[in-house]
Amino acid sequence: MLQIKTIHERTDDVKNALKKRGFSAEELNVVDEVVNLDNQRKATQTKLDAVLAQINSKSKAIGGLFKSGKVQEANDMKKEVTDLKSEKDPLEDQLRQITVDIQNILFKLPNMPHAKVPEGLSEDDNVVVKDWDKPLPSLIEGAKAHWDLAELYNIIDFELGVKITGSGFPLYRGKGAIFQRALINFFLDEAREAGYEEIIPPLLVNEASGIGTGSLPDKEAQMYHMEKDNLFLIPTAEVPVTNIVRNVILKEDDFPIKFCAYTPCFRREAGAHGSDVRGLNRVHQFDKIEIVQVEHPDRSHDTLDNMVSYVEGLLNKLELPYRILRLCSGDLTFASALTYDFEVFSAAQEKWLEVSSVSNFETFQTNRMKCRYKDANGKTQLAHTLNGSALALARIVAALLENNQTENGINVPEVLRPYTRFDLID
RNA sequence: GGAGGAGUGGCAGAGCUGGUUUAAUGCACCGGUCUUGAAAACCGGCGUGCCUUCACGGGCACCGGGGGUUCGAAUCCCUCCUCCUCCGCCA
Repeated sequence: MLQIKTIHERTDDVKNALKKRGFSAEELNVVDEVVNLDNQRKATQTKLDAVLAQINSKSKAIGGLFKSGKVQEANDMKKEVTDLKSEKDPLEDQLRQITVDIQNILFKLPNMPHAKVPEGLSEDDNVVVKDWDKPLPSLIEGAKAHWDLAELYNIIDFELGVKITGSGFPLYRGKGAIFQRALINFFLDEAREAGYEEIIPPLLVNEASGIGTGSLPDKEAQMYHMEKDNLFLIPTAEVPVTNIVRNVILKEDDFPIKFCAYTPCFRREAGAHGSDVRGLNRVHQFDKIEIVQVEHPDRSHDTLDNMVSYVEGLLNKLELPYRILRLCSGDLTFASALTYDFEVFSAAQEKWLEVSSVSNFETFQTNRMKCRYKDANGKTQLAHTLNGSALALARIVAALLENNQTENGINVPEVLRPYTRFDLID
């Protein structure tokens, strides 16, 4: 959430940022609207505070009058306060309404893109900042896509998933299940070595947590909602893990805070039917290891670069061909200021699959969740949050299965063998 | 799920028969005096957000969340949440 102060002080910057996001001239009017509302809020509060101050002092005086037995004077003053209350109530209602109106607008404004974010409308305008410069893997004759390999080796059963739950809920079995577990442990061990504290968070979160990361309101469509308990199944570990610092005031030397977490992720993917949904390409439940950092604003962009390098290291160890994209303004997610996407080449499908997204949210999330720190002058400032997938399993599995297939079976990457305790899926 | 008790500033802990409490006091923390230095002692500071002021400062709100009663609520009422104790059920 953008700070109202920022909108006041840098109105033109905010407008330009939103324009970059694709806001039309007409849509940009909300910026002036919210500034106006905030001015109204200030004026209303000034009036209200003055009335309240009178009520407070008179009420206190009434107490003194009663004590000294001046009942008549006390009763007279009571009437005065009653009159003041008729001024107070409408002002209170007004202030409440204005506050809600401001909040509703702020909730709908996306983050301001960082200067590095390229202008663009869709994913076609994303910039490849690091391309794969080695040859792409050449596959055996009659190479299969992962959904066919899954069936051939009986490692992932999509139909059983459909039977038990519905489409998009794959069932892993045998070496397929073990392979998943190996990847999870590998990623967690790597993260630990990189200094991330491992977290096992709740998989259901409340409304406040959803709002904190920007998953709520309005984006309920992406989350499974337990209406009876008003809880949401997490779409990513980012939600519960980042909310660890909700309503926390940190010390400057607490930075950087580094968490990692493995969780299943649940996404409704409403309206995402059609292309690219076969097999593991797009599912409702998948496993992911997430890394999260809470950083000092001065260092967060260096940290973002470090996180990108970290993810790159993982892909190198798995020997997967990848490329890194800097998302353009049109493809940037709602809460992000700057995002790098990692894509892995799926040889049998002959397409690039998104397997990781590493973002700096700057103060967008911390403003929502009130995560602050005390600076050298003792002033409270908003911290920065970052996160990245390190990594998301389903598509990594798809790429590994396809790229490593041989006539005899599927080769397990070297780094995973200590975890799988087998070298070949056959 | 049932019954009872409780949620106060970083922590501990008063206040809770509604009105000089502007939330006492202690610990912790920060600054100062003293000291060669440190400890102790003493003095001062010590929450968050908002409004207002060039500034000094002034004002408002917050005692788990929300709502209500009242001239006035940490204190009374309603509701939700959380924790503790006991009972029941259960991996």
